[in-house]
Amino acid sequence: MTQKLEFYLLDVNTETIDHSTEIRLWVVNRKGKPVLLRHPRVPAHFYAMPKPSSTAESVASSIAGTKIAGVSKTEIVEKRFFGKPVQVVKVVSDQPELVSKIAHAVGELKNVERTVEDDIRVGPRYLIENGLVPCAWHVAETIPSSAKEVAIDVFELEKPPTLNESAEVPNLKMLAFSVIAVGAKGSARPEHDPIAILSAATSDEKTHSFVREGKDDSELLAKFQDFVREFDPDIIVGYTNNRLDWPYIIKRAEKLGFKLNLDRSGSGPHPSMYGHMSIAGRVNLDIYDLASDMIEIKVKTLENTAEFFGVTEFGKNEPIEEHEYQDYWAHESRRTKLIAWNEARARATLRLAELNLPFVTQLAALTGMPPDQVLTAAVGFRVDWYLIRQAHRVGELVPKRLDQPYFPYRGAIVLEPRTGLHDNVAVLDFASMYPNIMILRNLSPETIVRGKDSVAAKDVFEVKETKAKFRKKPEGFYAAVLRGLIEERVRIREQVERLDQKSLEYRILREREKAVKVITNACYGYAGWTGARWYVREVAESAAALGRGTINEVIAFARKIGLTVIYGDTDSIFVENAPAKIDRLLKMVEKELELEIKGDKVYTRTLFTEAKKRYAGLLPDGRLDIVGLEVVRGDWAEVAKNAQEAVIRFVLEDKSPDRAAHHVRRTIADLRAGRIPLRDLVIWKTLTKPVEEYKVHAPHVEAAKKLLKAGWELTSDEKIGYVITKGKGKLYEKAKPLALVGAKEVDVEYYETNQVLPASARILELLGVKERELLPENAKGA
DNA sequence: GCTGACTGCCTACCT
DNA sequence: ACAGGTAGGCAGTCAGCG
Repeated sequence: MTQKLEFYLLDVNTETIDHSTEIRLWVVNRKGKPVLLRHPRVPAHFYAMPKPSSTAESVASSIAGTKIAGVSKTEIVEKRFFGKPVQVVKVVSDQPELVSKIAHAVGELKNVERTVEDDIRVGPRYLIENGLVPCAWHVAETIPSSAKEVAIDVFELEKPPTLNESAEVPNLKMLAFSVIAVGAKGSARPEHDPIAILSAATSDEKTHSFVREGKDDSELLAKFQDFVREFDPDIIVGYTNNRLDWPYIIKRAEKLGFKLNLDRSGSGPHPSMYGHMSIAGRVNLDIYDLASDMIEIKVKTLENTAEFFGVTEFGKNEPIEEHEYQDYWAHESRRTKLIAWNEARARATLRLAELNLPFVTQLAALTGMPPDQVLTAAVGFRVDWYLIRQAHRVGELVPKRLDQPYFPYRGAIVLEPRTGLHDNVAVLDFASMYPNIMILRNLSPETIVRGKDSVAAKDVFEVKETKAKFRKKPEGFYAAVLRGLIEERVRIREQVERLDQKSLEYRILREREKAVKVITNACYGYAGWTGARWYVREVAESAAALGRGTINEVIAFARKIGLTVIYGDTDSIFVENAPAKIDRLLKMVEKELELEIKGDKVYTRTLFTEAKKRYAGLLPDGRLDIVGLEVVRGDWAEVAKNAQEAVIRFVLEDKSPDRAAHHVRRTIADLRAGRIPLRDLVIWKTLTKPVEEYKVHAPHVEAAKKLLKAGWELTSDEKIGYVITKGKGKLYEKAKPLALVGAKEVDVEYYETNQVLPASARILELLGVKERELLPENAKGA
């Protein structure tokens, strides 16, 4: 009487019913229809590890004797803990809500060393133990249920589903939304400012706006809710919806006594893991979380994010800044424009979600985290969950996250650059240096040889500099995981070659490869992160030390064969482009160091300042790479960055400063004449803590204080855009926030002296040009 | 009271 | 809220200065 159901897993949550836990899998079937699968009465469990002086049997009988409330049964199982085989007691409870209490009581028993995995909650555990993967296909035997409390089809499960891989992508319904609320002064506050406009764009290419008409927004909320329920999206997406839009909507609803019913089980969004808002049965994505990972986007507005991804929804609209909302809303004639603007925001958000969904789903599938969580979670937690999955596969117990003391260690080497211009420069990079070192030397938490362990010297690799020793065999956890990841990447690359670049499968595999890369590259840093479950400082420290040794050997070899090294940082070296010598070097690395170094690119000309980590290179196709310099920094005014970029280009193209210097003089003349628009004079800096916690005065902090005074609310890590204005006093006194400044107030002298001149001179001084020669009045030979 | 040398705070960047 | 290495602006302090 059961029926087979193939489904794509979107989310999991749990419901407590009579103290027992029901697992709820929110899925879509092959036809793209949403379905709820309920697996009732799923027990929870954790493990108790006996002290070395005791045994699992003894611990089991202690637990039985103590009669701890909620323990349903115990079982002795074989596991591994940091690679060592251990007999542990699996403690099962039918009342998952009691687990932490039970674990605490068990942890107190005299023969118990520790409890483990009591911090892994039932929902995620259900997925892990049964090999279920978010954003992947599965198959289950299901029993139709007559349950009426949710609007979609419900089935019961008697046993867990199984993975049933398929490259197919379900057709998911997506709804993007954007909220505008207007305050009388500064930011809108949910306590007294109703939502003015709520726009929604749906994957069937429709856009709807809900505009407040009455004195409050209850009707607006009700209509939006009806709209959501009617469209019934699988994915809801916004921009800063986790931290702003949903909390605002929730507070408005509370204020109005309006019970939200937006999810698939009859309630509203609620805060969940890693700061994301959970909407039962739907995936709630926040594109801002995605933008946070894109370091190229300096000021993370929706408009900038859209531009970065080539989303053109804002094309026709003139931009409306948040501080202008109030004005646009207040005037009937302009209100239409504000509505159109908000609709463009919703559509841009939808496009961004569509573009990035393949990456999000692949990252979810790889880490095993639900898609909305994985996007919000920091890299460390993504690695955490990936490792938890891998640990389970090999019977390794999952260590708890502990508060560990922090001891810094020595990191990578950066070479002093050969200052000036160089022609024909090759850049050589190690391929995944840290991961490969960790594999090569088997650096792992369980392969470490501690003082008390006795292992024959020949079976051990010692990192001289850190004095840490690692067993050569068997292969450690990190090494095995990293090898798997690197192999998967190679596999994907091979597969991809045989595919049509326009096919969906190609696209998805590419995104999978990106996800694999993210996790691979984060493992070294993860190992040295005190918050990591598998934190072992010696592993990261030794990887860093071996990395230094590696790059040093490469440099020494280059010297020996007369290959000039111009610069190097961590796992890269810049050398004169002498192919025969480079080839010898690559071969040496492969044979002697057992690592791979690759020729990344060749610059026709490069420019190195005296500082490390700041240089520029001209590629054969005319493109410019600029690294570390003001051009690529978000905290320099556009006018200075533009001038510097032009200078770099002219210098690299001409090998002479003339055109560059002329350009700078013209920029300064424009500045003095007031021909530079205000937006090119804004300096953006992140406010990293509340203004009152700063120990010194700083321009962006003072600007932030002015915003607060004007009634604006600032979120944590907000970028403050400010302009230096005319007047007396300290610089910080002259910094005014963008929202409150007028073009006439600008102190152009500051931009000349402290922005354009130093940024340009930094480059031109390499060619012997002095700062004063860059002033219009000092033009030579005119 | 101003100048210059120096230190510390702070932010953003590189691999 | 993955690691350490690095640059550089500005504030602030203090010595020197008739």
